[in-house]
Amino acid sequence: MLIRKLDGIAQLSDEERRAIAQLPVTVRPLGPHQDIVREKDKPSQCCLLLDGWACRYQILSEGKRQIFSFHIPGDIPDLHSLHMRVMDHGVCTLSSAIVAFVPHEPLRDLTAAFPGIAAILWRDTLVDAAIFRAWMTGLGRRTASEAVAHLFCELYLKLQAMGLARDHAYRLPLTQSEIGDALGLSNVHVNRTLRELRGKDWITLQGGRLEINKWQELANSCDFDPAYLYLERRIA
Amino acid sequence: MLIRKLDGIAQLSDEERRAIAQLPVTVRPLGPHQDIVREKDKPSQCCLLLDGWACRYQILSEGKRQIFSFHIPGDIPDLHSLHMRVMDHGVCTLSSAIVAFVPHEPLRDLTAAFPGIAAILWRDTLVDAAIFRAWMTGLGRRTASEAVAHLFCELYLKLQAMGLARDHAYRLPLTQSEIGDALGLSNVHVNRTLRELRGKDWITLQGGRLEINKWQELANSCDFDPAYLYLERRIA
DNA sequence: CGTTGACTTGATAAAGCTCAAATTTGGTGG
DNA sequence: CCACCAAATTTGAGCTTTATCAAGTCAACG
Repeated sequence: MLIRKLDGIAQLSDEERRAIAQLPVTVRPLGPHQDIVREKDKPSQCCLLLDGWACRYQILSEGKRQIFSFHIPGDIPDLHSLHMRVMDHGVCTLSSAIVAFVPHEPLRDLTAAFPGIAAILWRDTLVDAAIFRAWMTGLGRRTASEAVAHLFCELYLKLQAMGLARDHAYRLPLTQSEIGDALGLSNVHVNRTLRELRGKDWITLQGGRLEINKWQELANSCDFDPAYLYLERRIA
Repeated sequence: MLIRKLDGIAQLSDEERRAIAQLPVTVRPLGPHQDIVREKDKPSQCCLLLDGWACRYQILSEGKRQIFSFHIPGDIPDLHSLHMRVMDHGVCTLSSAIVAFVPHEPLRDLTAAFPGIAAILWRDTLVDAAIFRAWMTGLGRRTASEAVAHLFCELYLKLQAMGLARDHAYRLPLTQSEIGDALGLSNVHVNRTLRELRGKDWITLQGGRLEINKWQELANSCDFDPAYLYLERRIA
């Protein structure tokens, strides 16, 4: 299956490739804003995003929401559930999406049989954690416009690495409220921040399509350093 | 060595125990506020904290600092370096500390030979990521006093699980600036927040010792739900 | 063509920052 | 034991950033 798409990260032996291809998967199309896993669930499978966007989030009292990450095709947003029984957060689609479910059992067997595959998947969850850290500094130490700029840069590189974006432009199926919930801002303030970035002509954003007109300026303004995405291998 | 301390998380076979005990380690005492690994380093070893506190952090332009996590004895703050070549952040001591260094090579061999050990270590990095997520909601969606309360509750449970705290009290070798850098607050505002918590007599904090007088009130005020620490196994 | 959800704008308030100046504390050398 | 120093804590005042509340616009869609 398309799972090998993700495993272009490192070199796989033929045997490993074969073992992965034999994993039982269930492919399912989903509508937008549909839950894939909910907080407190005890899932028995992981999901590989084949198409569309998803996010991980948590709802707090008073209806506040924190979004932890955005996910694009090739990601396995709940890979961690392989070793953690209960979800501390939910996963839901943002756009309509196509998802492949892989049961935990065979996946665990696979990692036990092939330490190389285990290392790749482990590494994937570590990159995840590195992105969390980058978001933490955004939430804690960056101004609103720096945080938005940083997010846009990050998403571009992730999409580009998967061959889903080029020329500094991409489809961005996020509402301003969703951006706010990710960056710890109100939807109103996100709106003003976007206006500011548009005003400087650094970006063009309309109809769910983002174009970064001044990559250098945008990246410099927020000290964007792509090292934390650990994309080196994918480029190769 | 004391590495098995950490591996009380799950049941180990004798063989696994033996293999762990044979890992080559170098134990070293360190003074307070000393770097263990720096951002952009390419370490060839991991460090296990045997005694004292450490933290992971990143410095941004203009001297701002974001602290990502606090670490206590039993933690391996840079375990992720096993699968990521270059550090995207630094690790330093907070108090004076004792650290055991374990080279990557034999550790990698160990995980390849014992998938069970690999799973435990992997899981450890996943709990780490879960704590990052909890901090993200603190940074993004909680008020200053909620965030401080949440941090104090988290640290108590982590310390208690390692047998380093009881009766809702513990040594807290952090300055107010360090707390601020962790929670995205200025040192001044941390100070006022602490005053507020002291005023309600929820906590007593002096001379580096924290006592939580009203656990229920403190935990409720910040919606503290310890599930994300995944401590179940350790209790057993 | 009316409804809905997203976006936009304005006005006001709150949370938290910065700067600056005490005050306290913990150590250190005499 | 005391004087002294540096670091940490505490307090005050004014200022920014961002939140909140309230309208109003716009576009998509049945």
